[in-house]
Amino acid sequence: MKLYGLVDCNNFFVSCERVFNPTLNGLPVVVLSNNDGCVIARSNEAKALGIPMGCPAFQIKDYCNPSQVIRLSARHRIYCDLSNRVMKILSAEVEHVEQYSVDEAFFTMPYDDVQRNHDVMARLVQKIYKYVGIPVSIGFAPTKTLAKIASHIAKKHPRITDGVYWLVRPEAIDIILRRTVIDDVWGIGRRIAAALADRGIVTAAQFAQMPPTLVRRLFSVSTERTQRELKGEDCMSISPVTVAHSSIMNSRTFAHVITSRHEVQDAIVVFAKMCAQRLRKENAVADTVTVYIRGDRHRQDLPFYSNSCQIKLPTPSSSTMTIVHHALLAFANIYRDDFGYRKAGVLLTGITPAHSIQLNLFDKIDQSRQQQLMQTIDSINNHYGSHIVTLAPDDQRAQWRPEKSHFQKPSKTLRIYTAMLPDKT
DNA sequence: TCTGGGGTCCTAGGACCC
DNA sequence: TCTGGGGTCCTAGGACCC
Repeated sequence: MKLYGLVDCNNFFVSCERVFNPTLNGLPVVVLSNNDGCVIARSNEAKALGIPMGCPAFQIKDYCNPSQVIRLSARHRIYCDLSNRVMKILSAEVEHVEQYSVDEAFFTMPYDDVQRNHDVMARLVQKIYKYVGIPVSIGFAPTKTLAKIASHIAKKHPRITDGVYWLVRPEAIDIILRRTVIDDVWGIGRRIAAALADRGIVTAAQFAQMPPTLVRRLFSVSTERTQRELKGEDCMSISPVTVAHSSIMNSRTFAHVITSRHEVQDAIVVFAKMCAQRLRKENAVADTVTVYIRGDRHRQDLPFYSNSCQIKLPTPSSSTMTIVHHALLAFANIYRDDFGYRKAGVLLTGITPAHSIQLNLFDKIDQSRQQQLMQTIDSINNHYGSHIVTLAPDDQRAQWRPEKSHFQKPSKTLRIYTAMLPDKT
């Protein structure tokens, strides 16, 4: 029998901050999203105070004395780098690793000699902590959905489990499912949980016993798959090869409501540029650009407007000039002067590998020139810093840029560390 | 006063074709 | 003169994830 393993970094963003600032250990710490808007990571101590995930920062006071809680602005570049280090160690130790998110990865393992494997995995947990400083939990089970539950148990009881929990025997699975509330099952969100609760289904075990056809009819094939996985039927395989993205998005909530057309337009240009840059990094092209703008949905005193516009490119492209040009056309289609804007974004879809596109002769000449220009700009920016060469004004202090007031003063360790990051050298 | 960003997958419904 | 249905493709929107 094959088992799925899931490695999950505990309270990942907070753990990353603690790597550089050990004085945060043992304290209630939260990491905040863009504009210091929402809580996106919590230390165990912050969880114990009752602060929920996704809680708006200004509501922290509803749960505890806010002065007890250390608030930090997110530093995603650093989290991404530490994530890579964790994944590298994992990949060296196990086979068929599939990174699922910045802080999680699935892998497979043959089901034999559990005691020996347990020791190997417990040593892996220690190794990751020793070399990267990030505490992780590992769960094993016959399906990915059950492995998720197993890793939660490992995380909850690190002392008893050494950070590794095996959810394999049918009797054990049975007991655990009876103790697992339906909301905690991977793939069951708020809406489905509420619909299930209306029918008196509140535990994973009760959900597993529902007729599959009913689950399918009420929800979707995905939910039925989740149910089958809970019953031990493997419905989601591992895809170790990194699958190309099917969309690339860049969007921001602005620090304030913006009423200037130029300001919003500048933001669109920056988002389009960043999208194009990522596209080239992934050696891909896109055939559709979507732009969306929207007002502030929380302000009752302002008229609300939200719209999007999708434009198909004449030929798939990754050129900043082409993508920015079409993003601006889309923007002009939907922008209205009589509203204020709080959020905007650019989305690229129809993504294919760059080598797969068919061009006519004139496109070929034009594209190859643009490609050379883009390659030159990318290589200069990679070498000297990301804003050395830009194709349009890129005001780093523009009004729309998010505010972050909880940045910690970089410690000496952090300064040395950031200096070591590849694109700063 | 202050409420994130970046993804994936599925479904329903419309357009179009034969 | 009257009358269909099945297949495919695309898109918008909803649900989920971290």
